[in-house]
Amino acid sequence: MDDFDIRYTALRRAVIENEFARLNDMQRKAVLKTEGPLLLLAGAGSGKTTVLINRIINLLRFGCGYESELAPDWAGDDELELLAKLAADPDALPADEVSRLCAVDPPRPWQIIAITFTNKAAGELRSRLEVACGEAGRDIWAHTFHTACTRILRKHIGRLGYQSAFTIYDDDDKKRMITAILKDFGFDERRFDPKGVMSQISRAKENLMTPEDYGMDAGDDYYKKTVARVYAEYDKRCRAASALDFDDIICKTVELLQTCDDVREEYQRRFRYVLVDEYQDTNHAQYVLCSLLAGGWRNFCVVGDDDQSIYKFRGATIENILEFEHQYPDAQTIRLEQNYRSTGNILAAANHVIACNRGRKGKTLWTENETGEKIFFYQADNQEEEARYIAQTIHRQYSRGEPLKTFTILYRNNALSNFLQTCFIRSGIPFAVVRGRSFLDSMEIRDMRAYLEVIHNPHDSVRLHRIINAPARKIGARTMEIVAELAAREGKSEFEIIREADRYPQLSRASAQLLRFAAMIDGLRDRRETVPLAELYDEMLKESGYLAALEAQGTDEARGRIESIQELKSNIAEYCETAAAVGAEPSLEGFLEELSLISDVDKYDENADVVTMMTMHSAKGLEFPKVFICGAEEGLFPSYRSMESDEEMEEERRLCYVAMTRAKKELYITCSQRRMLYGQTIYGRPSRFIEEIPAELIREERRQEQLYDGYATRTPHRSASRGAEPPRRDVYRTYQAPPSAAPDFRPGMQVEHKAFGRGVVREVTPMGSDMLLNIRFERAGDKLMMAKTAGQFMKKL
DNA sequence: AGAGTGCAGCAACTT
DNA sequence: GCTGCACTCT
Repeated sequence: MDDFDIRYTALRRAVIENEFARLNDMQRKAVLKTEGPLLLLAGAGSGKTTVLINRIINLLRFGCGYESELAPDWAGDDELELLAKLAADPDALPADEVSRLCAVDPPRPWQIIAITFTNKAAGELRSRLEVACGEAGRDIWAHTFHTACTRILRKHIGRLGYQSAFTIYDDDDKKRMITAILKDFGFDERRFDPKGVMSQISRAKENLMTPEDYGMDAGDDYYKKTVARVYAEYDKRCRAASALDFDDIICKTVELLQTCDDVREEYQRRFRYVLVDEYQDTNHAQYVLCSLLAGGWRNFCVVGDDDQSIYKFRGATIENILEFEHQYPDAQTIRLEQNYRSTGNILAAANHVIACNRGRKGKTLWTENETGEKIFFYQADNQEEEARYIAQTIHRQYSRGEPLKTFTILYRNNALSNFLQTCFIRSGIPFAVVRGRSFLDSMEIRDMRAYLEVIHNPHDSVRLHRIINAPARKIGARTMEIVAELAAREGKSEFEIIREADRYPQLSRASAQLLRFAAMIDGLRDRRETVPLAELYDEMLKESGYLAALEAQGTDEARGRIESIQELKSNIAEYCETAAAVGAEPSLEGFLEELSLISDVDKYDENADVVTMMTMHSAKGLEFPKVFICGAEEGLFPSYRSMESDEEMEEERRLCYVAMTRAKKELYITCSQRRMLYGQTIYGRPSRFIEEIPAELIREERRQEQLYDGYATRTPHRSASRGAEPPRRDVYRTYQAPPSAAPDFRPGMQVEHKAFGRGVVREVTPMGSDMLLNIRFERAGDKLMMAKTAGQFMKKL
């Protein structure tokens, strides 16, 4: 290394560091450390995504050479001079000139793979990369584990003996199949609960255990031996149906890469840089997968936070992150501990809570942000009052000009969103519930998907069973039993038997119906490549008789189902548009794949001005200005299921930490003494997590005595715990009802609501100084709401 | 054999 | 509150 090299590399480093001057020291270090294994311990709100994106930008612009000690061959004194100029003044030359001078062997975009857990995270990464890198951004593989693996499998699954037109089974499909197997084997359903068996099989797959492995492991344990048999049969039937479940998507990819040397080498050569987000949530199979993908170049960057590991129940092992340094002794570890998201108080409270956990890698977040408000805590008498407190707090701030999208309500489980929704509908505050996949899980949408799946892959017997008699076609359980027997005996799929039903005397009774069904599906199949997807869908609705059957019912419920079915068509249109936008051919297969891999969280729209409600799990990776954590009671949060083991309690605490650190400006925690859940009243103490927050960081809110929405509690409450204290001049005490902005509602009046759309006022009932309105909305159905509050979200037409 | 009806049991987090 | 299941009717 001569003097020129030393000067060149030093100047080059200075220039590149200048390019990332906006980052803090640790962030910059993480961006510039491109080669070799890197463990990035990134606390909540520490700018992790920014680092990931800048890391990729750095790779594409400047390549791997930051650590290089040698100047490239083409560099001469002219370049040195230019670099010196640049080092002194970063704006001296245009960006592409800077890249030209500093780039040392940059990767091609397709050599980079960034893996995330949720579609939302992947989508965000992709769109930010496209903004930053333009066209090149599109060629980077920024996907979820499942999408990336599906892409690999579509190409190579033939090597494992599957057809490439495979189908993805979700938990419901899986459960149906396992229930059927248990029944066929004659096992007592009480003893072998399908759900338990399911999770056993999942666990096995997550640990890359085949049915044989599981059987060996079972020893003399009758339960486990039985599960092993069911697992083997399940695997057999999935193969016959050409179906993969969620766990298979990962572990079949691992199997593929492990057994086919050429395929593994292809990807190992290809992926020069492998980045994995949320590494603390990976399970064993995902860990092996990552190791395989990164095994060629070993430029393996994992990002995670042991304190935010909340998917242990799904098989995630925090060990993956804790062991990273042992697995790669040459790994560098960088901690990002400065939080840019939350106020000092919120962060301090969260730090205190998480500090109660043992077995942490240990890090303490700090922030330069302002101290901010204390944590608001409110203990309600019952859940209606709790909901009302939340609604009123939001409404009060809304009347002062705060947009509704500022607020997000988080809860431990979806059941809690019910009473919140009731309250918000009543007060007319627009809201959106982000739920796992409520729309996609409704019966009619499942049926529609099943039709499309069978058109795509007729061997898919689980979906076939679902639709064969929906609508009723006089093909009952007995007939399908015979079909299944014949299929097993002849080594064919059930659909193939149905297609030739007239050849089997056992089926004579139903053969005409079966043949008609097969002809309908085959007819649609023939057109699936030629007819546009949306049209194919329409023809399917018509030819299957599904739509007609619903129309014939004529009930409100049926009308709602028809709406959902039509709604799915907008999903199809949307899919076709996005596919076209990236230059891909829209296909039935592609659409189905998208359906099976998406969830509602992906559709969370941060721009709509509504209050958002979601589970704490869904909130991971998101941030909101003002957050309510509700239902903070022992038994609910932490859940009673987690009380038995320390490990599970620690996971609950991490969940609490995740929830708290979502808040940027204000954090409210509420609980209720009484709660109706699953039809029973339960009494709960405030969550232990609240006690773990130092008292001086908490501001306890009073019970409200003045209510303005017509739903006043019968008796004014006096909080027993604070009886002796002098009454504080609290916002709630002085809070007056907002001036009545409500127009004078009358029955028959046409209105338009911000969230529910157009409707007609059907009934007006005076209640105190307010009015209860009964409005029939065109799309949203009948709603009850109070005029004063709802009026602000509604206008007369 | 299939369709319709009444009743019991159940209810987390996510891809 | 909803779903799956057993039972009865056609």
